[in-house]
Amino acid sequence: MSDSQKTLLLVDGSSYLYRAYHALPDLRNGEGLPTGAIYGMINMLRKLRNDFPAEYIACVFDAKGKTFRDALYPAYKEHRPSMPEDLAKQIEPIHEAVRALGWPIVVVEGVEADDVIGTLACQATAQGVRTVVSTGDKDLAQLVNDHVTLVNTMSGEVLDPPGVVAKFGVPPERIVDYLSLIGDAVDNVPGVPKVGPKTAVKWLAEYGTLDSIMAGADGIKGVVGENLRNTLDWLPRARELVTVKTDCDLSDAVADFHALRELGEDNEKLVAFFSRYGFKTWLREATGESLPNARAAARSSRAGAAPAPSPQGGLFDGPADASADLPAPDTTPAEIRYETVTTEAALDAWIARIIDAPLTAIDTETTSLDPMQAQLVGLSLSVEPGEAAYIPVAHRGPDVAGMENHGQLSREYVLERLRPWLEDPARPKLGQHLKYDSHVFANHGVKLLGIAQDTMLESYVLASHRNHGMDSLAERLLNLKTLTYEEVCGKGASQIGFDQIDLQRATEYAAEDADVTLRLHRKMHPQLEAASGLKYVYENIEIPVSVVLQKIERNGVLIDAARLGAQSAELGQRMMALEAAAFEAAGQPFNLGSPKQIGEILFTQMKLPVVKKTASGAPSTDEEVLQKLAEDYPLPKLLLDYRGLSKLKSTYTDKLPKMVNPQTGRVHTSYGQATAVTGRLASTEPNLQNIPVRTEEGRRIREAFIAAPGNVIVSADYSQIELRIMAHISGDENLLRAFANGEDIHRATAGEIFGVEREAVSSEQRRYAKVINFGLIYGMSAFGLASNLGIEREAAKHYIDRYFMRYPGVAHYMEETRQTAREQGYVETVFGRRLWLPDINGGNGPRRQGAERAAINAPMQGTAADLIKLSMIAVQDWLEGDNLGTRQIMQVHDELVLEVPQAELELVKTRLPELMCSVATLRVPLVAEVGSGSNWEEAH
DNA sequence: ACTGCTGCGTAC
DNA sequence: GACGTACGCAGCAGTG
Repeated sequence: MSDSQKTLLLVDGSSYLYRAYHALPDLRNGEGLPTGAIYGMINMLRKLRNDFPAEYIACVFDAKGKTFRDALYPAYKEHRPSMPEDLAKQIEPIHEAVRALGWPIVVVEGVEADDVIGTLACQATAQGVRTVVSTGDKDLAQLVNDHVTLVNTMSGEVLDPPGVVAKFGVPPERIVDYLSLIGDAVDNVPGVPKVGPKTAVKWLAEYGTLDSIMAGADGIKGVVGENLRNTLDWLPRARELVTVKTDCDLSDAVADFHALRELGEDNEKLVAFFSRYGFKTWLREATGESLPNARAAARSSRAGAAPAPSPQGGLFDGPADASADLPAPDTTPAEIRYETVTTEAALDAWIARIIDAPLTAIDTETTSLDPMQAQLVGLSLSVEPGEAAYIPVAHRGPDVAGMENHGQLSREYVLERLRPWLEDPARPKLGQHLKYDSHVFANHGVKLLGIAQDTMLESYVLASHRNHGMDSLAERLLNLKTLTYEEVCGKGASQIGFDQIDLQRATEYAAEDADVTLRLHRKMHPQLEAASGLKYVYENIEIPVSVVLQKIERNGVLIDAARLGAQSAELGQRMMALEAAAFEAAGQPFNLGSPKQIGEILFTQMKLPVVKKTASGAPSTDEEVLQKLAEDYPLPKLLLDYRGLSKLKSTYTDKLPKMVNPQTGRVHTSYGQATAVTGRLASTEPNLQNIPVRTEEGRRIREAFIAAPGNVIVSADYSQIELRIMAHISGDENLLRAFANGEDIHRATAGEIFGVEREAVSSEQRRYAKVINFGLIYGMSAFGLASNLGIEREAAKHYIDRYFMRYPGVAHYMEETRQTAREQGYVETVFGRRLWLPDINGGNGPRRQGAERAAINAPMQGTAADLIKLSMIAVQDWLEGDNLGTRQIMQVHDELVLEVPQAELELVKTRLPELMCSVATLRVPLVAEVGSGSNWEEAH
C-alpha cells in the first residue's frame, strides 16, 4: 500500500476530557473514585479505532506549562475555572488507560494540543497522508481541507470542507477570521463586542476576509461598526491567538508522525485496570468471560444513553436499600418447594392452607398486559417462604401434555372453588401490584377482597425514587436473580403467550413470583412498621386507594367517538391547507412533522436566526422559537398552527376513539400508582390527565367526554391546593391571612409585590403574580422567571425579593427545606410520605440544584397528592356506603370527575366538595369548586 | 420490523 | 444550568 492512501488519526485528548466528564453521569467505582471521564475516554477511543481504521494514531494532550499565547496575551485562558477535582483525579488513570489501549500519547512541553495536532496534520498532508482529527473543539475547523477531516465522536458529526461551510457558514480557511471576530470566551480571547456568529458570517460574506473587513470598517454603521473600529488594533493579535500553529517543533516528543504506530491493546494491563476501576462489563470481555450483552454495553457510544447507575453508599438510598442489608434469615428458605396443582385433592389441600394463613401471597398469570382484556391462565399461592403452588387453568400450547384440559383443572372449577376465599375480606391477601390481579379476577366475575398488602406499594412508600418491579426488588433486597417474563416467554415478535408455556416451566416462573412476593413483603414490611409516617401513608392511603383506583379504571369513561371523528376530519382539512401554505412559503415541500427538516428549511435555506439550540446542539424549532421568528417571517406562524392541530389530532382526536374497549364501549385508563416520585398518580393508555384545556381548540376535545344517558358529569377540583399547602407548611402569616379571608391569591400577591391596594391591581400585575406563585412552587430561579415573563433578570430578581420580603415565612420554608433535605436526605409531605433525594449532597452542580428544586416542590405536590387520594377513598366509602349510583371516573391531580345519575346530582354537588375539603384540617381552609354538565368541558 | 432516543407539547 | 411531576406523539438512526 502506498503512503498516499494511509491515514493519521489524531485525538484531541484535552478537549475530550472535559466533554466526557460533563456528559457522563457521576460514575464511581467501589472505592468511590470518580470514573465517568475514564469511562467516556475509553469508550470514545475504542469507537474511533473501530470507525476510522488508521495506520498512525495518537492521543494528544495539553502540557502543563505556559505557551507562546501566554506571552502574546497575558490574560489568555484567564478566568477559566481550575479543573474540577473529580476530573483531575481521573487524569492519571486516563493516561494509563490510553496507553493500555495501545495509543501513543503525545504531550509537548510549551505547546498546546491544538498546535501539536495542527503540526502533525500539516506534516501528514505534506507526505500525502490523510488526517482525521477527533475533537469537540470548533477552533480546529480551521485545519480542515481536502486532506484533513474533523470528527466529533460524541455527536458522530464529520466535518469536511463543505461540512464546515454548512456548520459555520464560512469555509475552513475563513474560520480564523470568523473566530477572531466573535472571540473565544472559554480562552478569554475577546472579539468584536456585540459581534456573534451571525454578524461574523454576514461580514465575511460581504467583504471576504478579516483584512478586508478591517479595511472597510469605516463603512459599517451602527454600534457594531463603532465596536469594530475600536477593536482594529486588537484584531491582529486575536487572529494570532486563535490561529492553530502548524509549524511547531515537536522533536522533544515525537520525531514525526511515522512514529505514531498503534501499539496494540495490552490485555493484562487492561484487565488490571478494568478491575481496579470497576468496569465490570469490559472486565468480563477482557478476561474472555463474555456475556451475550457484553459487547452492547462496551459499544454504547452515546454518553447520555449510558444507564446512570445508582449512587454509591446507603446514606441516600432510603431504608429500602438492600446492598447494605443482607436478607434476614426467615426470608431465605433452606429449600425451595414449588408444586404444580392439577388435581382436586391438591387444590383442596392448598385451600385448607390459605384459609388459615395469616397472609397469602397470590399472583396471576394471564394472556395480556391490558388489565381489562387479560384472561386468567393460572394462579400461584404461597404462605411460607420457599413454598408455593402454581395452579394452571388455561395452558393450551403444543408443549402442554394431552389429556382432558391438558391435564389441568378447569378455570371455572378452580375459580368456583377459590371464590369463597378470594371474595372473603377477612382472608388477607398479599401481592405485587394487586390492582392488576384484581382486574383479572373481575374479568371472570370474581371480586378480589381482603387486599391487605402489596409489595409494589411497600417499595413505593419506602423509596419512591427507586424501581418497584419485582425482578429488581428481588435482586436488591433478596440478592436473588428471578426468572424474568422475557426469559420464559421471549420478547418482541417472537414472544409467546404464557398459556403456551409448558406446566413445569410455568411453575418455575409463576410459583417463584408468589414465593418471592412473600419474601419481599417480610423484608419490607418491618421497615414500614418502623416509621410511623410511612406506615400511615401505606396503610391509610396507598393500600385503600389502590382498591378505589381499580374501581375507577373499571368504570371507565364514555367517549363520544363520532364527535372526535368529526373533529379529526376537520383538523385534517385545516392541516392540509396549512401544509400547502407552508410549502409555498418555503418554496419546496418538506415534512412539517420533522423538527430536523424544519430546521433545515428555516435556518439553513432561509437563513433565519437561530434563537436557541436543543440539548443535542441542533437549532431548536420549539414553540418559543417559532413565536419569536413569527414576528418577522410568515412561515413560522404556519408551522406553529400546524403543530397545534397535529398534536390535537394525533394524540387526542385520532387516538381516543381507538382506545374504546369493545366490551364496555368505554375508555379505561390505567393509573400508575408507583410511578411519580412525589406521590401523584400517572395515567396511561390513554393518558387522561393531559387532555387539553387551555385553548378553545383543545377544550372541544373535553366535549367528547360525556355521561351515559340519564347521567351527568360532575367535576370538583381543589382551588389553589399547592399554594394553600405552602401556606400551611410555611406558616407564613401573610399568606395564611390571605387564604383565611378568601382572597384571590394572585391578586393578593400582586398587591404585595407591587405595593398597591388589592382593587388597584392591574390584570398585567396579576398575571405576573400568578407566574411568580407557580414559579415558587417549582423552585424557579430569577432566570426562569425572567425568561417566562420576558423581562430582565434584574427585574425578576426584584420581584422575587419583594415576594420574600412580604412573605418571609415562605422564604424561611424554602431555606429550611433545602437544609432538611441535605441533613436527612429526604423531604416529607404533611402526611409523612417521603421523597429521597440522592443528589442533594453529592452529584454535580446542575443535578444538585435539580434536587433542591425537587425538595422544595415535593412536599407541596406530594401533600396535594395525599389529600386527593384521601378524598377518593372517602368519596368511594360514601358512595358505596349509601348505595348510590354515582361513579368516580377520573382523577386529574387536583380534580375528581364523577358520572352521576340525574337523581343524585344535587346530592353529589353538595356532598362531594364537602368531603374533599374535610379530609384534613390544615391551617388554611381547603376549597373545592364543583361543576356539572352533559360533558367534561361543561362540568369543568 | 423493532428499539430506543430526540424533540416537542399536553396536563396539573 | 436556569420550573416541579408526568405521558405520548412523530421522526429517525441503529439493528436484525
